Amino acid sequence: MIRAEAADLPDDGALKTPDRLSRRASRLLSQLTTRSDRLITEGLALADARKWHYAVLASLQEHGPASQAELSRRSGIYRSDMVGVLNELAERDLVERAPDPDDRRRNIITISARGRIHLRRLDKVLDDLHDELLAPLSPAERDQFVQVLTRLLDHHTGTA
Amino acid sequence: MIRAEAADLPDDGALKTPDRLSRRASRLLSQLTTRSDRLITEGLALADARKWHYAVLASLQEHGPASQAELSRRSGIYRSDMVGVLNELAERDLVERAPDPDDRRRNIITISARGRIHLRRLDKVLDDLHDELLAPLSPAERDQFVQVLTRLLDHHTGTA
DNA sequence: CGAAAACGTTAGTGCGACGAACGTTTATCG
DNA sequence: CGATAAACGTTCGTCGCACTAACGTTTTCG
Repeated sequence: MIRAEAADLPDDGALKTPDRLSRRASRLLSQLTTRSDRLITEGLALADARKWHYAVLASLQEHGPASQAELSRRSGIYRSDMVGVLNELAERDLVERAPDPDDRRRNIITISARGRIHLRRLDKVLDDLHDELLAPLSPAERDQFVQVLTRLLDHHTGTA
Repeated sequence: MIRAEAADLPDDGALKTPDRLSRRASRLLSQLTTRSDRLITEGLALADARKWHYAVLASLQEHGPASQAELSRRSGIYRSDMVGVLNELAERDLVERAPDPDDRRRNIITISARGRIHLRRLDKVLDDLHDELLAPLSPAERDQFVQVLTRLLDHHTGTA
C-alpha cells in the first residue's frame, strides 16, 4: 500500500504529531498503557496497594493456596519479585506464609480473612478505575475490547 | 540448563490464571504492551534502530525540520531523552543538527537523504512487525482496534 | 533595563521486566 | 544406593523507559 508521501512541506497548525506514528498500534498501546498504569497505580496507592497485590490475592482466592513459584506462574510476576510482594502482603496480614511440611523447599501462601476483605475492596477500586479508563467506550465496546486484547495476548504467549 | 528460562515463565495455557485478573483491561494492556514492545524493539534492532528513531524521522519527514524541543512535543519523547536520540541519529548521518541562525538557543534538525531511505526501510519493518502483532485480527478488526485505542488515548490526554 | 521564559544538556530517580547465582531440598536415574 | 539434576526461595544486579531537577545560554516581555 503505497501512499503519496509528501516530503517536507511545513504545514501549519498547533501540535503536529505524525500520522503514521499515531496510527501504529504498538505506539498507541504503549502510550495508552503508560496512562493506564499510572491511573491504576495511583488509584491503588490510595488503598495502600499495588497492582501485584491484587494479582496475588485474586489468584489465591480463585485457586486456593499455592507456593510462591506457582503464584509466580499464575500471575506472571517473576519469582524474584514475588518475594517482595509477599513480604508486603504478609506485613499487612493479608496472606500467611508457612513452610510446606510435605516439601520443605516451598512456602505455602494462604490468603487471610483480612486479605479477603482487602481483595473485595480492591475489586471495587479497580472497577471504578476501569470505568474511568474505558470511559469513552460503551459496555458492548468494552467487552469487545477486552476480547480483542485477550486474543492478541493469547496469540503472543502461545507462540514463542 | 536448557530450560533454565522456561522455569521462570508461564509457558502453557493450562495454567490457572485468575479470571478476574485476565479480564482486567489494564492488565491485558500492560501484558500485551510488554510483548509488543519487545517485538518492536527486537525487530528494529535488526535494522539498527530504536522506536524513538522512527518517531523522530517520521516527524521530520511529515512536518519538516524542527527544533529539538518541538520534536519532543511532536513525538512525546522528553527533551532530556531527545538529546541521546539525536546523537544516535546524527552519528548515523540520518539527520543533521545545525544551530538556528535566527535563534541561537535552538538547533534545527533536518532529515537527510540517508534518513529518508532509512525511514522507508523502517516503515516496511514496522509494517511487518505489526502484521505479526495483529496477526489474529482481520483487517477490519485491526482498523477498529486502532480506532478504539485512539479514542481511549485521546480521552486520557485531553482530560487533565 | 531586568525578570521571566525557552532552549539544549547533564545528571539522577523510580519502577517494572528480567537474569545470575547461591544454598537448600526434592526428584531422577544408572 | 549414590550421584546428578532440578525446583524452590532469596539476594543482587542489569537494562530500558518515563520523568524531574538544575544549569548556562539566549531570547522575549513587561
